[in-house]
Amino acid sequence: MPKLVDHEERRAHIVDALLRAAARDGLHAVTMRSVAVEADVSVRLVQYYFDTKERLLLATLERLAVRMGERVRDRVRAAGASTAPRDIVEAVLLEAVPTDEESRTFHLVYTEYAVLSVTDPALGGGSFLAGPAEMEDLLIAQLAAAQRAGDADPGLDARQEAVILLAVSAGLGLSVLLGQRAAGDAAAVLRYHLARIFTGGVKSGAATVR
Amino acid sequence: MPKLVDHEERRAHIVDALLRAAARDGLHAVTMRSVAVEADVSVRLVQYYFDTKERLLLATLERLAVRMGERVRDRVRAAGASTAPRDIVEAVLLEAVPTDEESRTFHLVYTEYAVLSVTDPALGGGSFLAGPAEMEDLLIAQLAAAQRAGDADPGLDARQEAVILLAVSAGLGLSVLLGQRAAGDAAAVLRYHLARIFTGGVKSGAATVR
DNA sequence: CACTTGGTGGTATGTTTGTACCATAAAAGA
DNA sequence: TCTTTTATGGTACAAACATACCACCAAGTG
Repeated sequence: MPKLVDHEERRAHIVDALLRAAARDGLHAVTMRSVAVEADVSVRLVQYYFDTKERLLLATLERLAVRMGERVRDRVRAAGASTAPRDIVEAVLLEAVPTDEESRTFHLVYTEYAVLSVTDPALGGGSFLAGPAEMEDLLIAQLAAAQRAGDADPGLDARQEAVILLAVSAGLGLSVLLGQRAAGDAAAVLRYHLARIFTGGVKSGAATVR
Repeated sequence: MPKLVDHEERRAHIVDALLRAAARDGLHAVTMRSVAVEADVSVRLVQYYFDTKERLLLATLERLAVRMGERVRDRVRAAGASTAPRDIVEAVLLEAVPTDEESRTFHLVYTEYAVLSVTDPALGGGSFLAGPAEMEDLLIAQLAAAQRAGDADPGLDARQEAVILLAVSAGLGLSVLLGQRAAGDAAAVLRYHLARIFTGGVKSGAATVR
């Protein structure tokens, strides 16, 4: 046999091609052929590594879910120099606002999958429920911590505020994807909202709008 | 000729069939055949009234946009007994949270179109930019009015608050569509958020969560 | 009564899709 | 060296799709 290829590497290569194709033409327009062309391999190879289209789509969704987790954790760690709840919350929520092209591709395809999962029973197997629920718990914990530390209004309902934060983040991210708003504006609005929750002074570098 | 049919009625009938099919199977799975079956007419008739599939999809999108406007106006008028900004804002924003099946169908297909419009150049012709911009202006006006009347914290930035309200509304609505949250919970969270903006006492019937 | 025209059904056609099948080069194991 | 595997390309095929085409029926119009 030729070169005893690393299967995982090949699979990742093909999945990335699917992500690019889906971001460009839409997830609905993705075909075995278009993925093969994008990955610069033969259609037969796509079949070889994923067998069926459904499995390819499922594998890509799985990869998206994994990378979403990584992205959020990376953000937390990057802002981790300061363990202030406010900075952690801001970092996590800003992840949903796509800035660079890579981020945009990622979130667009993720959103396409999310919407698709509503009608397609093969998808939606909890992949879109685990993430947000986890995020909600994280936000509640951070808000509660900030309240105990006196950095957030103690009169707030941490759970409802967390749900609101998640919704604002998702809503702003979606509006950016739809081209209704610039990423910078969305980020500014998000920081404005955080400033109304966290009473503590501004610690991070970026100004808090105005 | 048979009975000299009302064209607009027939077109509406077929468009409604498309909406049902799209809500059930997904917009990507909609075909001339499936629409014809759902509308209980022959494929030829769908061709006759819409010529091509692209035009059918476009006509449906147009109808969605029109009905979205009607829905919001209806809400405003329904809550119009009280012209209090708070009630108007609440009514408008609650529209994005699907409760009954009809509302769910509508918002699901609307969302599918919105996501589709990102990658499909034939769509997205401003249809998804006009609505939100208009809404934003309405919200800004209502917030400013409430501030002048002393019913809202005068220290708030009306524009940024309006953007946040829109994002919360869209984000909550999306989470309900994705099955992450019950419609009732989403509505409760929205009212909780409004209670933090409008200082005035509760006027409408529904309690303001706690 | 002839005949044009609006409404409808059925069917044919060319294209695209996912997938199955056949072949083969080349490394690894005996 | 002979024979399995592993990895790959090419092609074939049935299904589904959008759309074009043909036929027909019935209601108005002259």
